[in-house]
Amino acid sequence: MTRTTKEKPYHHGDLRATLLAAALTLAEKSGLQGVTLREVARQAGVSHAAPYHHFSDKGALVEALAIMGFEQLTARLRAAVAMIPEDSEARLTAVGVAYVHFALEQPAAFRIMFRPELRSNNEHAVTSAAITAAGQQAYQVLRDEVVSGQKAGRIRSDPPDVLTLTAWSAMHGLATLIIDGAPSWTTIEPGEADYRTEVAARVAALVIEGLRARPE
Amino acid sequence: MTRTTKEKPYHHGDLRATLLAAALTLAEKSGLQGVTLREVARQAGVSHAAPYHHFSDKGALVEALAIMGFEQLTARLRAAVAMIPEDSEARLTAVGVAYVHFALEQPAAFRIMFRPELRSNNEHAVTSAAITAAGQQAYQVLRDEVVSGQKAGRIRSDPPDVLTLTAWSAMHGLATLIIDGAPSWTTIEPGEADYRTEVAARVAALVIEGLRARPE
DNA sequence: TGTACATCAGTGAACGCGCGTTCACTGATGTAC
DNA sequence: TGTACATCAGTGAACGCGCGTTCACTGATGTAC
Repeated sequence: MTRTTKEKPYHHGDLRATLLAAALTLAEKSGLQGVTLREVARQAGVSHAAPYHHFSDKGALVEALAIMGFEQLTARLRAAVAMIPEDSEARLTAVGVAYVHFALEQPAAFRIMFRPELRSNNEHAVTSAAITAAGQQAYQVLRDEVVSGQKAGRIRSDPPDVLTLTAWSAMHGLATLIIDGAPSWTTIEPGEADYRTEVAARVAALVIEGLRARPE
Repeated sequence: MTRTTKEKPYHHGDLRATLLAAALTLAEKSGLQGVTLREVARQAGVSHAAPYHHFSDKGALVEALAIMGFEQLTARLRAAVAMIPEDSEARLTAVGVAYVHFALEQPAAFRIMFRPELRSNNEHAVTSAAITAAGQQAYQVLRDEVVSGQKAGRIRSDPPDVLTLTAWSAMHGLATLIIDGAPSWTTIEPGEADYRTEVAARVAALVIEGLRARPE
């Protein structure tokens, strides 16, 4: 029994989840350097020492965010795959577009996932085994599609990791550049509301063109 | 006359350049959050108030680093182009490889160039017109090659900016992923000393394959 | 050539600030008998 | 069912720290006459 009606088993309920959500909101709103343990606690309406009952230190909280992010990304990529059962190439495109979408919708999470230095307290990059494993799962979704395309004779027979890394790089680069505002260099029209989706689809299509198996 | 033998026109000479160099070294060594005005001054062997005679604030120093970085990148890309006069596709590949090389050799500069939030004191991304202009110049080198390839009938006739952005994204993504250690997901052999150059060349080749004009 | 002055790069003390982390504590929840 | 106790989440004060920036200053260089 207990924890019947409410889902707050103890005192104030799952402060852990509240802290994570607050940290993400904060990162979205005030930038990554705005994410301090004290401010996170403040946003969660709790004293600044409370987080230490849920995370050993600040780095542990950020690491948890990165892992959550990769899990969500993996889910998004898998969902994209699941929606297009038949066409191998269309699935690859969909995965690429979904990747960029995720980054655009959750830029803060995306950045945290790929910035190892955020996890360390003051020193160099630290990527834990848990984060690597979470990232690998997302990578695997794309790689599976590449291999599947190869089996169907649609994708060239180079080493799958090279092909996957190529596609991954393109979509990752595009996402990163958009988030950081670099495409203002181009003369691409930012007119339409989702021109970025449009661009993502075109980039994905062009890259897949390069990965395609050719008759000759 | 004066400033004859030495190049130190005033007191200690060009402290400005010394500060910039110290900041870059510091970023390379201690990460981006290790770059503080006080530490930069310390490394330059000068009091912590001295930098204010050369930069209005910390953000101005970081901005100067970003501009310098883009200028170096542009020079590198142009040098790559200049070394291969004849073959349009080979030139494109060379630019892509040079891009990744630059990022691998100067990861700190590369990061500063593409992280607008580093320039603001505490708030959101700020990209000055000067940085945008510097970035645009580098972009233009790649774009020129794309257009040149189109004129030679080797590159498909899509809008040049879309093609350029595709190629740029792929190389930028690869560089970013390598710098941040993500390719540990793959099973690509990090055996050879310059396997990353090898990978960059293969990725560039695959992407250009997708941009190529096709007979049919 | 020499002196008086202006200019400007660098100094060192001081400011206010928010951070991460620790610590003894309080108070609520759950458990044993 | 009731009481005694253990557990554990959250509190608030305190620590030491390094930061960015300001300020009155010092001292060296360059300039005018």
